[in-house]
Amino acid sequence: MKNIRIKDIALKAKVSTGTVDRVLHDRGNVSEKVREKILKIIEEMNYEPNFMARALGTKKVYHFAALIGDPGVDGYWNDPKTGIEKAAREARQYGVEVSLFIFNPYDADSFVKKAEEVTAANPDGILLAPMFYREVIPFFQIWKEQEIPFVLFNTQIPEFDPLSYIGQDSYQSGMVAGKLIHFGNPQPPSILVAHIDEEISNSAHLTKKEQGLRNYFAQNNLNHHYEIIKAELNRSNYAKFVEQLDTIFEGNPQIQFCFVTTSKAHEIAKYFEQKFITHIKIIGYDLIPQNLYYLNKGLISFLINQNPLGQGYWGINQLIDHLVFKKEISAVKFLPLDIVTKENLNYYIDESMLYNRL
Amino acid sequence: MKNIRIKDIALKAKVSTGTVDRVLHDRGNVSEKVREKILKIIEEMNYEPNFMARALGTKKVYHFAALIGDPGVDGYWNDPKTGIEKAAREARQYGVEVSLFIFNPYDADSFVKKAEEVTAANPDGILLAPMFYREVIPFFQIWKEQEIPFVLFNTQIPEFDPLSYIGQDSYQSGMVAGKLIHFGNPQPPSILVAHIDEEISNSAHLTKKEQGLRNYFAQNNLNHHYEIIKAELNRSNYAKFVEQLDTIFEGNPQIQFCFVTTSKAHEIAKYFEQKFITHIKIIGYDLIPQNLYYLNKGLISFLINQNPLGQGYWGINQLIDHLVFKKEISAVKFLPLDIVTKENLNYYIDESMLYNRL
DNA sequence: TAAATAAATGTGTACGCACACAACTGTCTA
DNA sequence: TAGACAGTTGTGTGCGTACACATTTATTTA
Repeated sequence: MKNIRIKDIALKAKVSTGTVDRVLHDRGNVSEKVREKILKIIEEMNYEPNFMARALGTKKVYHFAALIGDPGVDGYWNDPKTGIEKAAREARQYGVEVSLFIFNPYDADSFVKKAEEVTAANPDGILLAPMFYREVIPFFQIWKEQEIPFVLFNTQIPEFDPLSYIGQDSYQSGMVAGKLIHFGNPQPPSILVAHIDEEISNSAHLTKKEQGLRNYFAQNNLNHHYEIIKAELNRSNYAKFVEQLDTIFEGNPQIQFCFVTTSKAHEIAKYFEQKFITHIKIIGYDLIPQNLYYLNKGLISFLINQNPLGQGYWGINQLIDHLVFKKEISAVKFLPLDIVTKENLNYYIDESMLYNRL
Repeated sequence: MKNIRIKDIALKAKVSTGTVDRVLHDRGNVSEKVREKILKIIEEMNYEPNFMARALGTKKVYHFAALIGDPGVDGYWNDPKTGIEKAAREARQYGVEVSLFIFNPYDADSFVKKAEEVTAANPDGILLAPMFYREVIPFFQIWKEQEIPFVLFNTQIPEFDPLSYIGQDSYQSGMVAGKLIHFGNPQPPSILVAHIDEEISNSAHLTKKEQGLRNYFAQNNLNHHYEIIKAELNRSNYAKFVEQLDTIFEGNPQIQFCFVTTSKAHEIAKYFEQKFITHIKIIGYDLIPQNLYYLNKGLISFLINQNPLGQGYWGINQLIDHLVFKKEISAVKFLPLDIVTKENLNYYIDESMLYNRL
C-alpha cells in the first residue's frame, strides 16, 4: 500500500485538502466537529507527512546563527566549524543559510559581544557553545521571549530548556581516563592531572573531567590506593611553564600517568620529548593536529574525543529537522565517547566518516 | 542567489527544459552542438540537482534485498538488522522497500539458498554480508550481468567491484587489541588468542584479527618479547569446551590476556567467573548483550566494535543514494573502529538495549 | 427578509524534476 | 512536391505539500 497523503485523509473525511491542512498546522478556522474527525482519521491512517514535498513547496529562507569559539585562538574549534559548514552546505537546498559568529573562547566579553550580534541578526535558530555560564543566561531569556529556538553543544546547561543539547559528557570522559589508567597499571597509580591554559574557575568541564577520574577510583573501591597530583599550568609564560613542569616531575618521580584535561596534551608530550622522559603515559583530549603528531609518535597513549565535528554537524541538523522539516527532535543527542589511539586513529580523522554515526 | 534550476539552464541555453533534461540524463536525441553548449552551461552555473524534487516526482518503487546472518543463530546480526530496518523505515517515503533474506551464518548451503532467493526476487539493489567467499562469487557474476548493484558489508571482497563496501577492518582491530594489551602490560605479555565457534579456514576475518595482533608487536619491535598461545574452540560440546580451557589455563599459568576473535568473549568470561579467575584480562568483539553483561561486571575489559548497526544503516543508504537520489557515492565507507569499555558503553548502544538481560 | 458579516470550507498554483507525448525541423524518396 | 521519416526540440502533467485566494454556509444585523 502506498503512503498516506493529505488527499487520502481529505477523501476519507469528505473534506478538502485545505481543511486537512488547516488541521495539521493548527491554523484554525475549522469547526470543532470536523477538526476532531480529521484528527481521528489522521491517527487511524497513520499519516506521516512527506518531508520532500514539504521542503520543496516552501520558499522560505531560514537564517541560522552559529556561535562558536575562534579556531585561530584554539584549534579545537576547527572541528565544530567544519561540521557546521558541512551541514550548511548540505542544507542550502532547503533554503537554509548559516552565519558564523566567532568569539574568543578565553574572553567572556567577546562572547557577550558576539551573542549580542546574534540577537541583533534575529535568526530563525541558534546553535551555540555556551561556554560562559553567567554571561549566557540573559541571552537565553531574550531568545526565549523572541521564540528563537537554540541548540547547545560542547557545554551542557539544561536549566533553560534548549531545543536540544548535543551531548558531550566531560564527567564520563574522566571516568574513561580512569579506566584506561587503571588498566594500564593495576597497582596503585600515581597520576598528574594537568589543567593547561584554562582558568579552572571559569570552565566547569575541567573540574568535571577531574571529578570523573577521581570517581572512577572511588567507585572501584580503589580510593586509598592511588595518588593524584593536580596542576594548573599556563603557557603564556613558557619559561615558567617548563619550570613548573620541572618542579613537578623532579619532585614526584613516582608519577606514571599524566591526564591533561584540555586539548594541550601535546605540550606535555613535547616536554617529555625534550627531557627524554619515556616512562610516563599521557592521556589527553581532542584530535587536533599537534596531539595527533604525538599520538603517532607514541608519546601520547590515548586521546579522548567526543566528535566535535559531529557536534557542529548534528547541531545544525537539529535546527533543520525542527524548523525546516518540522520533525520531532530529541532533547538530548549524545555522541559516542571515543577512545582514540594510534591504531584506530585513521577511522576517526577521515572527515567524511565523522558523520556516519546514528 | 537562489539555487540553479534546470529551467535556468534552459533559459540561458535558449532551449527547453526537456532538452536540458535529456542532456542531464544522457537520454540521447540531442544534437552534439546543443549538447556541448548545455554541458558547458551546466558546468559554469554549477548546477546541483534538487534531490527532493527528484525523489518526489518519481513514483518508482525500489525493491532492495538485504542478505544477512540470522540473529537467532548469532546475536551479532541483531545490530545490522536493526540498522537496515531503521534505514528502511526512513526510506519508505522515497518508495524504497527492503526485504530481508536471513541465512544461517554457520552454513554455506543456507547462504547459497538465500542468495538464490535474492536473485529470483530480482531486486533493484542488494546489500549483503558475503560471508562465504567461494560460494558468493558466482552470484556476483550473475548480479553483474543483470546490472543489479550490490553493496558489501562485514566482509570485504574487493575483487568484484561492488557498488560500495562498508568498512570493517579486522586486521586493524587486531592492532588495536595489541595496543591495549601492550598498554595494559608494558612487560612482555603472554596472550591467549581464542577463536571460538567459527571455522578458521572459513572465516578470513579471524585470521586477520590474529595477524593484526601479532603485527602490532612486530611493528613495535617487541616480537621476541611476547608469547601468543592460539586456541580454536567450539562450544558444540560444552563439556569438552570447558575441558580444553582447563588444560590451557592450568598448563599456562603465565597467561595474562585473552583475546577472543569472535563475539564469544562472554563464554571465557563465564568460565573465569565460575573458576574464580580474576587476573586474566579479556578483550573481545561486539556489543551483544552477553558481552555487555560481563563488560559491566568487569570481567571483560574492552570490546572492539565497528558499529554493525551503522553498517546495516549506511549500507542501505548507499543503495538509496545511488539509485533513488542518483548521487555519486564512495566506493568504500569506513566506520569508526571503536574501543568500548564499561565507562563509555552508554554512548555506543541504544538505550533500550541496556536493559537486555541474558 | 435582505444585506452584512463571520466562520467554515474548497480551489488553484507553485515548488523542481522526470517523463510521456506533441510538435517541429530538415532530408530523402516516390 | 507531397509524404514519409528520423532526428531534434518543446510542452504538459504529476509527485505531495503549503498557502493565498475564492467560494460556500451559518449567523447576525438593519
